[in-house]
Amino acid sequence: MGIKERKEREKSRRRDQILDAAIELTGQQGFERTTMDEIAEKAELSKGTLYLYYKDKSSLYQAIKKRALQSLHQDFLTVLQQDKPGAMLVKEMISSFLDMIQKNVTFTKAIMLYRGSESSDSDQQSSIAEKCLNIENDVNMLMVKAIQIGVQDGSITTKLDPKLLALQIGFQMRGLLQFYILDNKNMGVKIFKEQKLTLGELMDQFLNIHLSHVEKP
Amino acid sequence: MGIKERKEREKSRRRDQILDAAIELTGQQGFERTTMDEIAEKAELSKGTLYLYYKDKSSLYQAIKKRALQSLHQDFLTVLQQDKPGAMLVKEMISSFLDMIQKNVTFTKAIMLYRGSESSDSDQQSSIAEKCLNIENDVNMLMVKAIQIGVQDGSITTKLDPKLLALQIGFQMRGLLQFYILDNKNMGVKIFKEQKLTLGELMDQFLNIHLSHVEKP
DNA sequence: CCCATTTACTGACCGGTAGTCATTTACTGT
DNA sequence: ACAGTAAATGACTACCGGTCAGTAAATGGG
Repeated sequence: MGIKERKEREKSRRRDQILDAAIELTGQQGFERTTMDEIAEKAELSKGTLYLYYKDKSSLYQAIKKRALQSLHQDFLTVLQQDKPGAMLVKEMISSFLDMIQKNVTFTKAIMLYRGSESSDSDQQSSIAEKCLNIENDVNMLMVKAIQIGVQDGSITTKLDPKLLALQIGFQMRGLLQFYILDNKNMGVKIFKEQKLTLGELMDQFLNIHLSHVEKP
Repeated sequence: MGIKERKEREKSRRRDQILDAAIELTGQQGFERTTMDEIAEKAELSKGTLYLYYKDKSSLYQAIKKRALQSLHQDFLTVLQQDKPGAMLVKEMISSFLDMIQKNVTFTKAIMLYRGSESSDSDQQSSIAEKCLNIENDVNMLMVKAIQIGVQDGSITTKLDPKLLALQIGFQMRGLLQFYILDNKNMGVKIFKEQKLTLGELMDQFLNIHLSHVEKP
């Protein structure tokens, strides 16, 4: 009997339904300004039901982050499956990343999220936050993989351990992301304008330096 | 008559008094978990008074950020006043930064703050957030200055415009900061352990690559 | 088809917190 | 001493995250 399975599907559909509503509202008005009541209404459910599917508001936000990270992970995976030089793969990964943050503000903000819940429940195991961490590590691993390929095929020359290089690229991505989120009032944007530079070109410069680094003569 | 001045002093003392209380409590229990009532009690004032000095809770948090940025600005200024090669100045700035985030968690978290208030008041002009932005730009300018010195004295070789290089170093700093704040559960920390590396050494590697970059032969 | 049991859902309610404002208190100049 | 002003207060409101007793729907056995 497939009832169990159907129930399971319906349950997961509800979860998505809630998440979709949350993402849409969050995108319009930001996370803090979005209330659980609003999300419930949008999802055509009562507030109580939301709490059957997500432990609390923070969990719901984490779920958005998780979805964003999964999307990124998928993009990276697609890039990695191509048969191209490693350096190219790394650059395309960065491009995917830039695409995402430019197209999807909600995801971008969600990724920046600092885990608010202070692990009060010690017995609580594989929470959504946990899964986010895992995906984040997976994403990082894909970057490492691309670098390793590049080192092997000679398209990348670096003194650094691939893991460390990936870490540094990750730092740069995070920094860039934060920059992008902040109001376009600050000096950075002015620099971009006066130098007629795009984020993509900036990251390209960054990668050129790091991926083809050679010893000082 | 010095009464005006004294009043002014007292007013500014009150502001500091509130800010001090907020910083201390925030350091202990985090910003979200700290209530205005608690801050008021700590500052030995009533809650209403808090709102005479800070528009809302978000403003108060911005004020913490402002103080953190001012502290950083001061550090950078001190570094810059030394008579040393530019490359050294840059490295010492980064050191100051690392010192700060390792010694003062509250400041660190505050700097990461994304402006929550959605500029609902259009007439509101030089808000604290505005000032933060200015200081941030000033800090960035000091970095640019150090790089320019380095380019002049030959201790820094780069194809990049000093402003762009400063921007990239700023990205890296932000990325590092975010990394530092997040739980030490993730892969990054593992990498640090297995490579027996400190944050300082990592940043040093980064700077070595960027400050002494030469063309591919 | 009926009824008992489980499962899913609801929305009134609660506790707590950010922010307000009429009132009180302290201070100042005359 | 007193009027006028500035500063401080804390009871109060509005709102929101989270709960839970109660309701409805689905299921499955007889």
